Amino acid sequence: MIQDRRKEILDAGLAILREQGLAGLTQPRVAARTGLRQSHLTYYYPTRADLLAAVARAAISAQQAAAKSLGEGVASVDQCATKMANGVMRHENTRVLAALNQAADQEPAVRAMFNELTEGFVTELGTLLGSLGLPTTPAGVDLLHAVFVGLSIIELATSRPNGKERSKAAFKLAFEAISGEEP
Amino acid sequence: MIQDRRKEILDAGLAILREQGLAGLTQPRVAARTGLRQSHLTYYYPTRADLLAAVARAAISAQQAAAKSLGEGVASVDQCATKMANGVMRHENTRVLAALNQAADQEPAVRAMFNELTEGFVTELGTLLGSLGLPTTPAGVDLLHAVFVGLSIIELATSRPNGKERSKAAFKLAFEAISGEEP
DNA sequence: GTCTATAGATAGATAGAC
DNA sequence: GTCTATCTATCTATAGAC
Repeated sequence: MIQDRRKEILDAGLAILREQGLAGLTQPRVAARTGLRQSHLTYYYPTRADLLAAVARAAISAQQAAAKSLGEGVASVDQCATKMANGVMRHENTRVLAALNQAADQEPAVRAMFNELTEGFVTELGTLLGSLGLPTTPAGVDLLHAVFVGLSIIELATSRPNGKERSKAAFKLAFEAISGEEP
Repeated sequence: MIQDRRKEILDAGLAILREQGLAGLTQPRVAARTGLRQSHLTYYYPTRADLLAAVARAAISAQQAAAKSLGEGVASVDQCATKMANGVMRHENTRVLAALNQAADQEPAVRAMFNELTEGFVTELGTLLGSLGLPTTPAGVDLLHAVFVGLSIIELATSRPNGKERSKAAFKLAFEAISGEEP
């Protein structure tokens, strides 16, 4: 396949984003991981911005796919809180999202993609609330979204003990607030 | 004063952190902003890690001072939600916190400082809840903390319209959940 | 179309002058 | 103690070989 090389490059870029964050995404490192020369990499992606945009696109697609499975098989609020707390503890995933967030702060092209991802996640949270039998309001969805993002970031930076349990308790509290809302 | 030069360097570093984030904090840029040669900067801070640690220390002190004034003159939940939503919209402040967070993910020394900052902020949120007449529980404080961090990050990356209003609504919902808790 | 040698730009660290 | 010239490493981009 003629596109295999490009796929290899993007896979290498994603792995680096997971392990080292945005600062690690340099042409030499991606090239080394793919077994290419740096000057060869620039044939496929002429500038660093091109490479970043392509890797960001791939990363966001992967995140969107993962978001789709958020609401699968959730029966109770407690179970859902557990599932979301598990998501918070996936530090490598948080590192990718933090890298995208950072890139979005600088590159308008990445910002547009990031906004798209955010909208999709918010939509997914809305359907999740619906399947739990909870009212779906903009404020409720925003709250859940913010709690997820906030806890993920806090856990990544602090690595405090009982992170998972604390996260679950915070989620349950958020769900309580949402359940009391007018639909 | 003999320490003036060091203070100038840290001020320059802080300004760069505000405007460009962690990636912008390089020896040449900090030196240029201070009017020094890069090789002179290394006299005061021999390695980049030394510079980063010192700037992080200064940034965290400033954040701690700002956190102290969080609970000042808050009478109602609505007013408090407004105040916190305003905090969320201070993107330059968020950029500094994001930079510290990032640095904490890599440098253990910064991580320790960041944990200290987090603990202080959590304590401050606890007293804030108390002065609002709301019950103070670990889960409630964690929830409020996570919402603040999450909204700040989301707003920085997306710059969505009505960000302030949406944030305020999310905060009010969080406060409602907390007010229903057993102390 | 695919790939490489090489140049150019930027960051970080060290030895040594004053 | 204060400051600089200089070296090394790393990253990015381009011209050109096959």
